[in-house]
Amino acid sequence: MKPPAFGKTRVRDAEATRARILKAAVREFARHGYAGARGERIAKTARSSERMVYYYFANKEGLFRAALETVYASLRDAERTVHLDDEDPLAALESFCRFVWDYYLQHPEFIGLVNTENLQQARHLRRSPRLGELVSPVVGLLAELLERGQRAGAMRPGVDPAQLYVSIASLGYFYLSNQHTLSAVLGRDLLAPEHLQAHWRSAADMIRRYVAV
Amino acid sequence: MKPPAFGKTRVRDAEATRARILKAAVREFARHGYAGARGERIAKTARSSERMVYYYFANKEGLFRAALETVYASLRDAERTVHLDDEDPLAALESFCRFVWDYYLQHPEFIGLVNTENLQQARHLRRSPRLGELVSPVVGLLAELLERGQRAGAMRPGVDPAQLYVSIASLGYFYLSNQHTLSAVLGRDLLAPEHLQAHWRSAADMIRRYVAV
Amino acid sequence: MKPPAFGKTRVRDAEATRARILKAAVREFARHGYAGARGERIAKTARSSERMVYYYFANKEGLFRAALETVYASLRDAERTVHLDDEDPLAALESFCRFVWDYYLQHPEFIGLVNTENLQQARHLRRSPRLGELVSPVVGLLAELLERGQRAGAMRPGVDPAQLYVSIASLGYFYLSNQHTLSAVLGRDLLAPEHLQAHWRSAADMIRRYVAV
Amino acid sequence: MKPPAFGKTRVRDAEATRARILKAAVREFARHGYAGARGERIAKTARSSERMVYYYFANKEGLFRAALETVYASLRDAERTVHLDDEDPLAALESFCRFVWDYYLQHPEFIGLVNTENLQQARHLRRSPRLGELVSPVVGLLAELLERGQRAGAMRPGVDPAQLYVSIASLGYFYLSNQHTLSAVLGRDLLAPEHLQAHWRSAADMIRRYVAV
DNA sequence: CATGAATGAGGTTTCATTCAT
DNA sequence: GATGAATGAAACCTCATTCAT
Repeated sequence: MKPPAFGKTRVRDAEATRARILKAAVREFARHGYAGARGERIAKTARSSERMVYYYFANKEGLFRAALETVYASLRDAERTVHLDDEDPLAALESFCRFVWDYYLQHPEFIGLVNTENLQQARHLRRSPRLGELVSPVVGLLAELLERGQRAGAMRPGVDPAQLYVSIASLGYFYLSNQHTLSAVLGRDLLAPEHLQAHWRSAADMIRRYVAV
Repeated sequence: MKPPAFGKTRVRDAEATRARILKAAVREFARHGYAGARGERIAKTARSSERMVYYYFANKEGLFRAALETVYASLRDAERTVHLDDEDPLAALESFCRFVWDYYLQHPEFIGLVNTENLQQARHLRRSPRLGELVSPVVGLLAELLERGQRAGAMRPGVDPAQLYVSIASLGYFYLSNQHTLSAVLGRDLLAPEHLQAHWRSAADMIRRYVAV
Repeated sequence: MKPPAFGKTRVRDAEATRARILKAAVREFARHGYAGARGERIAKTARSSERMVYYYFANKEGLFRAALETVYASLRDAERTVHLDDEDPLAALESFCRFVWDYYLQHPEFIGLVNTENLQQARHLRRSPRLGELVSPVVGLLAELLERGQRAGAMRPGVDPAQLYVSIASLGYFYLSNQHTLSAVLGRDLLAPEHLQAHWRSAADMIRRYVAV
Repeated sequence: MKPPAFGKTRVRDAEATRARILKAAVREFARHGYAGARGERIAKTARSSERMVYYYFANKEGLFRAALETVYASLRDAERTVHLDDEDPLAALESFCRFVWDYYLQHPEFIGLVNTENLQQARHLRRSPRLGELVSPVVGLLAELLERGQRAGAMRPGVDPAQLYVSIASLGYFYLSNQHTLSAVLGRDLLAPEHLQAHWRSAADMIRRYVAV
């Protein structure tokens, strides 16, 4: 785990500990909510001590803030890799949908933390101006895509890019965030590959039909 | 069930007290999550005592279970009033969307509790077979509607009613459940009437386009 | 269960309820100690309500007092049936030992309650003058027996009857009262018939050798 | 085990605090039984806080377990000092009786805790295999003593050492454990020196007569 | 950089008991 | 005579946090 010991090796150890704690915190907050998260569990998961948590993050609040920033930063980094320009517009839109939904699927801790933050009325997010830049780039890309699709005669005018982004998010996020109650109520395991596939397909279809001419 | 009320009737105190506690619990759990909910706050809101909470509901777990059942029962009762047969199919579909979204809008505690239950992986719901009957009636109605719409030449075939239901729910639930983070990120107040209206309109439009021929 | 309904029948019901509660209380206090005894459990065992417990016995203290008096009264009643005069003195002594030990064996609740009372430094017993008459009769009988045995040349002089009584009690009571820790420590089940028999036999032997010439 | 004490050594506070709590717990459980024991009282007696009790012993159960182990360990340590070989056999037996009875007399908390453990059917003891070694050494010593006494022509054959040990324990334990009810019933203070002496003397006599030829 | 010991405040739950009819 | 509803007080226990090295 540790890099070979030459020069300022110990410095990296400190950051590694901090990183392990942060990762454990993301997981813990996502799984148990803010009040349900336990410092002890975080320390243990991080193979560190509760004392270290306070050493690096001052208090629970600070730890949560850091955890929230982490998951948003990860999303932002992922979104920076999105490119929608070199394809047929409708195909580009569909691949964007898949990107968003795959991201949710592979980052359940994002959903957990965002739900927790919403329970708290986005208390932290509202105060964190750095996070304001979050969605804008992607909404911008969608706007360009819509325009390009229109010019190509493949998409209709009048679609609001922000609204489209929220709709795409809705169809993926809700399905995963509420998978447990929905599974119970519908009597099927929503994460089973066949159901997941079916949902992705019809959701993509819905988005396509919404913007297509 | 209740004895006839005569004189200075205090007879119904028991049920009234229980009901006040339950209502307060729904609100508290919805606002603060399971772990964050405080017995003291519930007691105070219910103008009762913490002791009474345990008298009627045994423990926090029991109280949560009761609260969850309450909100699901309310939804079920509301859904029982839905009728989709006496209208033009597409109009009926739209009015169903409005019903669902209005319900979410007017019952934020439903969203709060359901999110909390999902955080716990639907632990309670899975064990409560009474709640299994929940969505089915509405999904059935949607199936009938789709068939009718098809026969009338207004709707296309091949739409899965359960999937349609989940999509309708997604578009309303996510918008409200995540209103705080979205508002922060998009830089607008999503609950402002104009934005809400715009969202409802485009979401209904999306649903309509999805099923229309 | 109820006597045939003629005349003042309900009166008996009341006493029957009281009796059931008392019996349940004896059992509960014996098993769980004073502080560990639960009104709820007593009520349930007695097929009555907690409210009735207070109705008949005022409070926990009163209930314990009544329970303690009950078990001592039962012992007293049993001891009243003891007769040591129509036998060979040493045989009479042995049969007295068996009486005492059988009583303990068949009334574990006596041991439980007496231990509990001792934990409380005999708080109740000391204030209950009615119970003073308890052992005296039996000690008196033992005194007579010793005298008779002496006259018959079968027993030695100089044995204090009270002390003899305490010794007989010790050998039976301790074995049963401490059966669980002793069983654990000695690695055998002290209540198994063979061990019980062996203990009774050697204890009786010890008593016999103590008084024999 | 402990780090060297230098300067204003507070280093050993941990163990000292733990020890004070444990001592207070032994006393409290012995006096009030398991359910009657109060955390607050233990904390105060230990000049510590209730919080510390949980810090060191996790919960009431853990504290009781530790307390029980403590008193058994003390008895074991005391029993390790017993030597029965350098004396006239009958005198050695008598001095062993005195050792046992003195121990009970000087350790009332042993009796209190053991009674409490028996009320719980030796729940803890049964699971604690470490305590299995408890009596064996002493029973072994008694066996040797009996053999030696036999060879010397002072003791009769056929006495079971374990049974002898239990009898010796009985005569001392019961007298002290039940001193309060016995005092009330017999109308004398059993702890008064003259009565205690008389009991010790006649009990020792009983044991002697039991094994002597 | 790291850690073991300590703790105030408050959370959930239980218990014996009383109120009001 | 009997009962359902209600409750104050205190019990056990947990949590986030700080002290002292």
